[in-house]
Amino acid sequence: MTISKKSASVHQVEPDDKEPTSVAGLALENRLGYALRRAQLTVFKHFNEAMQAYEIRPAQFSSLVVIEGYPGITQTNLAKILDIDPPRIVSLINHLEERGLALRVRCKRDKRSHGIFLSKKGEALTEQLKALAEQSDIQATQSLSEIERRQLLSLLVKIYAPDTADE
Amino acid sequence: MTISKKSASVHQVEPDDKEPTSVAGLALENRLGYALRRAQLTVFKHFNEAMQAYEIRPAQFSSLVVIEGYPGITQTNLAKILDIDPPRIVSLINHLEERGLALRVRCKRDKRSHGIFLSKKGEALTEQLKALAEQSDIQATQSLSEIERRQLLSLLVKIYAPDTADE
DNA sequence: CGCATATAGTTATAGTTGTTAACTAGATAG
DNA sequence: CTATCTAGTTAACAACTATAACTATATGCG
Repeated sequence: MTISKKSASVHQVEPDDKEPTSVAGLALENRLGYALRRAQLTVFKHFNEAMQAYEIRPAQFSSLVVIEGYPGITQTNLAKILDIDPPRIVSLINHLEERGLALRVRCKRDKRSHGIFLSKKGEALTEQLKALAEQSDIQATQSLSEIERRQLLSLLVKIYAPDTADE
Repeated sequence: MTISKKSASVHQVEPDDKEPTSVAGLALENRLGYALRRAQLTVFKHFNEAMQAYEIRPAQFSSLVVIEGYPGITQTNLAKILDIDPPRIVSLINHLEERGLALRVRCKRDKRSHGIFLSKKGEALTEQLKALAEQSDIQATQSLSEIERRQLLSLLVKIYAPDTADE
C-alpha cells in the first residue's frame, strides 16, 4: 500500500501539526446527511437532558403524543406512523404500561389487536412533556430565530413526509 | 389505573376505526427533534443504498473525507472533529486499514500517537464516494429546490456548529 | 363447513452502535 | 526519578435495529 503524496500535501505532511477541530472547508460541510445527523444529535442531547427527570426517551415521548392524539390506536398503526418495527413497539408499550402511563385494551371486533389508551396519569404527564419538549427545542436552537426555526421544520417535513407537507 | 375519557374522545372511542397514517395535526409535527430524526433516517436510507456496493457506512465515509482533508490527523483529533468516542475510532480505522484504504503511521515526535493517511486506493475511492454522496443527497431531497437545500444546510450548521456558521 | 392464507402481536436472536472502565506505552513536569 | 498525564486500545455492557419464527385470531373460498 502506498501513501498518497498528493493528499498528504493538502494541509500537512507531519502528523497532527494543526489540531483541526471542525469539518469547516471539507466536503463534509456540504453533506446533508452529515449535517442532519449532527443537528439531530445536538437537539436530542437537549431533549434527553430535559426528559431525564421523567425517564422518558424520544421514542416513548413520540408514542405518548400519538396515543394521545389517536386513543385506541393499534400497535400496528402506531408502528406505521412512527416508522418503527412492530417488535420495538411491544417493549415500548410494555414499559409505558408498567409505569401506569398507558394500557392495552383487547379489541372486541378483532381479538388479535389491542387498542392503546393513555391513563389519566399518562395524559397528565404527556401534557407536561409536550411543554418541556417545546422549551427544549428552543434551547437547542438558540442560534436560530423563530422564523428560521419554522423554516427548518417545514423543510424537514418536506423531506420525510413530502405528501403531507402543506402545499 | 383509569382510562382517560377526555383524550379518548379526541378522535375515537373504539380501537382502530380511522387507521391513521401520519403525525399530521399532532404536537409531534412541530417538534424539531422528531422532524430531524425522521429526515435523517430518510436521507441515510438513500445514502446507504448508494454506498451499498462499496460497503461503506456513514461514519466510514465521514472519516475518509476528514482524513483526506487532514492527512496525518491523529485518531484523537478525528474523534473530536466527528464527535465520536475514541473507542469507536479504533475499529473504524482498523476496518479502513484492513481494506487497504487508510493506514496508521507512528508519529516520530510522539510515539504514542498515529498519523492516519489515505492510501492511493483510499483516495481514489473517496473521490468517487463524494460524488455519489452528493447525488444521493439530491435524490433524497427531490421535494426541495436547490435553494431550499442550501437553506436547510445552513440552518443545520447553525445548530450543530453555531461558531463556524458563516456570519 | 373446512381448508388455506393473511394479520396482530409476541418472542427470540443476532448484528450494530454507544458508553464506560480499565489497561499499556509513551510523554511530561517537578 | 517519580508522579501524573495522554493516545490508543481492549473489554464489558446497555441500547437499538432488523429478522425470523411462533401463537392466536380472522378472512376468503370451494
